[in-house]
Amino acid sequence: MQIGELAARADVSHRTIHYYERLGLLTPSEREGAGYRYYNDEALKRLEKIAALKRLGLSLDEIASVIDLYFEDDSGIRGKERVLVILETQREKTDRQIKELTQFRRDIDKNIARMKRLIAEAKGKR
Amino acid sequence: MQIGELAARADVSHRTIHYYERLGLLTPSEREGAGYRYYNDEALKRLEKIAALKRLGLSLDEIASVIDLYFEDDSGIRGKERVLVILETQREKTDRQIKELTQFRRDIDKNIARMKRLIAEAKGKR
DNA sequence: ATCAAACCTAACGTCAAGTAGAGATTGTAT
DNA sequence: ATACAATCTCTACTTGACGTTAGGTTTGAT
Repeated sequence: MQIGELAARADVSHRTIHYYERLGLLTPSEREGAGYRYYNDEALKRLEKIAALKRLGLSLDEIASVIDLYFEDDSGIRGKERVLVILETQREKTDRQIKELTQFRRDIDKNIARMKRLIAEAKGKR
Repeated sequence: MQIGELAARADVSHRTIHYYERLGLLTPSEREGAGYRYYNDEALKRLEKIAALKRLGLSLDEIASVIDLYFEDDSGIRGKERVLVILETQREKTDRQIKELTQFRRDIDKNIARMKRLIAEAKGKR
């Protein structure tokens, strides 16, 4: 498929795909003759994974440093120790984040309850 | 305390504090004579809360719309219904985020295990 | 053959969240 | 009194993550 279809399927703009390519996040499987980019289904999966990692708060740079883990076959993986360090750092960060989010979630609930109470009171007084 | 001390204690630059002030995120408790900003301990707590909310992925705009919940007394809360909507939206977003993070955490663990296995294998072969 | 749709590169624009610099004023230590 | 550190305002620059515009090929359908 070419860039337009990929963009539509991944729900990103083709400019975003160009941009990701410059950052080394995904490369077309082919650039034949005219220079058109051609992609296979893995590209789509990569884009979906990138979106997922973005939602988790990773920067595109951070994503670039781990994305290949999801797609490279074992034999092709370079610098495994380096990757391991990145992963363990990422795990700590994630744990902290989950903890904070859980607390935040509790705060929200508390505030929702408070708001509802206040609204009810205000209406009662009217 | 003045801006320098506050900045140091909250571990942000004084520029950032100026910037937050422009966004309405915190205001000095005083601007006497020369125009120097003076802050109390609540300002520090506000900055810490802002940092915490930022880590959760809220934008400064979003933070501005909820921060007062943490500091205003009940009587001062404006637009309670509006705030309630914001909070409920935020709760849904948070729930989604927690779910995704938990899955991500599992993926990381899986990848850590894989890396360790590969590293062990590589060392075994040597 | 032609013509619109899809593609290309390259350069400039934008928005959030700051950072940096200039030039002026104020506070404090000697 | 003078230096020098801290602060002030204001403007401009930076970075990340794209979007927009311009001008030029390529391809597919008629």
